[in-house]
Amino acid sequence: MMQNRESLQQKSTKQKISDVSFNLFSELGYKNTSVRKIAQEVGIRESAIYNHYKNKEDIFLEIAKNIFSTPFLVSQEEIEELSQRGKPFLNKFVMQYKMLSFDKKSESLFRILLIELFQNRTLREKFMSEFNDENIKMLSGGFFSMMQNGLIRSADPMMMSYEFLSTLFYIRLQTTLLRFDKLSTSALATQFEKHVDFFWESIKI
Amino acid sequence: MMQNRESLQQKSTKQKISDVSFNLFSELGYKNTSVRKIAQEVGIRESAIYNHYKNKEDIFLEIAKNIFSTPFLVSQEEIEELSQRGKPFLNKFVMQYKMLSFDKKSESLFRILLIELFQNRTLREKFMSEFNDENIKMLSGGFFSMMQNGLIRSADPMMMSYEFLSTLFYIRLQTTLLRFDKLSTSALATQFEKHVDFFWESIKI
DNA sequence: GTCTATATGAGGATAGAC
DNA sequence: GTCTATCCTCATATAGAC
Repeated sequence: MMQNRESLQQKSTKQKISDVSFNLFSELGYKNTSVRKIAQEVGIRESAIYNHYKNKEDIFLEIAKNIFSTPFLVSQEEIEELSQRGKPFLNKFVMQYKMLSFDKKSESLFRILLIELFQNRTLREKFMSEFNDENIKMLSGGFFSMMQNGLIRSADPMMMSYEFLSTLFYIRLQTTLLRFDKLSTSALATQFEKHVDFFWESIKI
Repeated sequence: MMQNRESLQQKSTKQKISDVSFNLFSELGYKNTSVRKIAQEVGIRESAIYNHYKNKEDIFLEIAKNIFSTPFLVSQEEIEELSQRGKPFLNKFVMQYKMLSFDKKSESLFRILLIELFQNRTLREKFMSEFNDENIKMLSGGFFSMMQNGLIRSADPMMMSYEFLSTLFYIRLQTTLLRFDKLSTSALATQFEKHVDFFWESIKI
């Protein structure tokens, strides 16, 4: 609401700093983004930055918080419902994943994650838990249910989820790399769908 | 001065610089590795570095060359032979991949690759071609042959290779992350083998 | 080949006037 | 809140003596 008022006229300086920093961090990384550059793009002096943020890291941390705020959730009921129909469960999951991969903001956050992955232990831990473990957990529920219902062959649901997820990650990584260089991703555009088809063919009974 | 006495077990200064830089780059990345740090660890002054390398980038480029010198090749004959037996082809490929993932030097090079991936366009291009395309090509040959021989179900060999490779990459990435923090990789240790089993189960006729 | 000394600049951050 | 002015540190790199 108060964002609304601001967007009508002007973003607050703090918001400008945040937005500009977000773009710079996602293109250059933390170390290569100087406070000078940020100030310059915002159109203020460096010292003015410090009226809004304690220091450079403060800006980064605020932005980094968004990396793992995954609006990527399927309710337990939905998992149950979809997995009883089999393939639609996979489709639903992958379509959400694909949306993230091509969403501009998510893409930039993903880039920040990758760029800073080896510079920041917290980022690594969260990557492991939220990008991997949580998705595995959610998928496992679906696969388990499908096995119970005799829709797919028997196997370790976690293992199956891992196999399913790893390819999604790889497609996303390649997509991100290509788009970073403004190259065409048309060769990858249908890869998500192909993955579902191939995988379903691999597990269905 | 005492070079004669020490030369038996002492590396040349240039080699020392290269080795030290290699370790620093793979832990901190290019930007966070200063010429000062390198000199300090080698045990000389910064200025002495420049007697051996034109500049910092020169050191990096020499090291980066090794990232894609994959000693990871199977001859055409071997592909033919192994793919006629089916699963052994996958096993062979994966065991080589696994070796790379756990080899100390390859691991460091892989880390340099990941850290610098978004800072260096050449690295991205080579990643796409040599990490992806070349492996896909090699795998495709094997899968195609297996299809011809009626060992596996029919599908696009490139697509199948992509599915197979993506999981390997993901395991390798996770392994690298865990080892960077000196965490246990035991949960991942058998993941490569499990992947072969799962995948073979998915495609065999 | 290595040292000391130094040039030159980038980068993060603060003090105090307005 | 923003500006000018300034500080300090770190970093890459070169010159010239030994």
